[in-house]
Amino acid sequence: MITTEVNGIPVPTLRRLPSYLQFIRALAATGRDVVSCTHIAEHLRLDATLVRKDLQTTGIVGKPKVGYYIPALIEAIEHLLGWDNVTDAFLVGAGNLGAALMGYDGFREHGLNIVAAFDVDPRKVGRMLHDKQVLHLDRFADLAARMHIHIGIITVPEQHAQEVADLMVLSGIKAIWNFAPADVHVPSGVIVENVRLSASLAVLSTRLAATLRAGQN
Amino acid sequence: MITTEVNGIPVPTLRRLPSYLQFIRALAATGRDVVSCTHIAEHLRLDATLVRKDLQTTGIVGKPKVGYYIPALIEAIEHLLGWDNVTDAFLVGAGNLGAALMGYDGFREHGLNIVAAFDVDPRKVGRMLHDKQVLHLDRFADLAARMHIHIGIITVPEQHAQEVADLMVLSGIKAIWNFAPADVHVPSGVIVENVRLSASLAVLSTRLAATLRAGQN
DNA sequence: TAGATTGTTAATCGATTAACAATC
DNA sequence: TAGATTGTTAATCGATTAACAATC
Repeated sequence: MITTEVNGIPVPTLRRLPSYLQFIRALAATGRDVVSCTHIAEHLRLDATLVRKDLQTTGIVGKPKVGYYIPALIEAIEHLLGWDNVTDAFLVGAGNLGAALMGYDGFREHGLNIVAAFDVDPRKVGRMLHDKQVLHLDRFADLAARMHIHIGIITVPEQHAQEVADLMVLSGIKAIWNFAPADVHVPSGVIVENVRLSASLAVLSTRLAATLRAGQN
Repeated sequence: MITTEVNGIPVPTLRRLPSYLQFIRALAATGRDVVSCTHIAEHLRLDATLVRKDLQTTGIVGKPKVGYYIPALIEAIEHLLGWDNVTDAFLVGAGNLGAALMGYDGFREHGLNIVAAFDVDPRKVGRMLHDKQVLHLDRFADLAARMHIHIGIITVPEQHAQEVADLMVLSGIKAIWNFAPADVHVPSGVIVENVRLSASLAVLSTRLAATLRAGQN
């Protein structure tokens, strides 16, 4: 029921690749042109064999004793993730969270370009958000179809998340990045990626409780 | 190297518990007082046995043919996650993302209360953010110690994440929830939970590419 | 009672780690 | 050359799923 592989790449691998990419991009910026698994693994506190296996999914081969050629590695990871082409996206919910995502330039380096924000609040519609217009939600379907938008980002309050998701599906959106603290349901064929902050917080809270308890002994 | 269990609870279980909690809280609000694993599993599209095993970690026992008593289940999950007590937290970075987190009331139901925001930008310091003051970062260490704050939330740009983390560690913070798109390093004994949006986006991008490719055939 | 659901043990599956030959 | 690192296969580990008796 849960997809464990995408395109033959295990999901855990897929989730680690951006960390590798970030690190080797930083290395590239310092002028280095080769890197070993050992080096990456140390920085990210992972097992070197795990890194090697992950990198193998990109098809890149390294040189024994030397490592991997950084420019080729960057290109291969970007290509595997589809980040070598920037895809346009629409965002719904022009609140603080929406504004934060609109204002983050780094997404361009992750293949994502948020081209417009939508809202129903008349105080927000018509304003500019980080050089992008805030449009009324009524215009979503028409514009999404005309501009061939495939990615929708949900940053509305919990109670409106499902209706926004429904609108996105009707408008031909193929992938939804959901930041609302509610699971949204969509027909099969449409992808949903839920950003579950509560899952992250659960790990944090429980770890903290465990260390505080240990500290008192 | 990676912790797979916290307090004897596997991390994957820990990450699913908030979803269960959200669902059964919603059921409780409709007046229901029992729920079966089958019912939870269907809603969240998980295997019923998996849900049963996860719920067993809370220590709650169900009744065959009936299910679990909802109020006891809610209490047990909240207790396990430490969400039955609200913990105060400080946030650093009063930008849009910081404002979004400050304004989200739902954290109170997740055991988290952000009591103040800090920044170095003179245009932000002194202002109010969702009824909480924005203070100068210089005051972080002193106030954290005096108020016995254990949780720090980082919502500053990438390039300042590590220095903020260092300050938090020096100030006695025991757990850092890091929203900056950069891994921060801390001494052992301090917990870091990184919210890696790029990991989530990697899964979304790759799935989308796979379905678009499939659609063209 | 009959049947749905729990609790529990065993089987499977997949991800991570260990071992080691090949090689630059 | 010697030693570090790759690529690859095998072993381990842990998480999920299947099977099934107990029970309300």
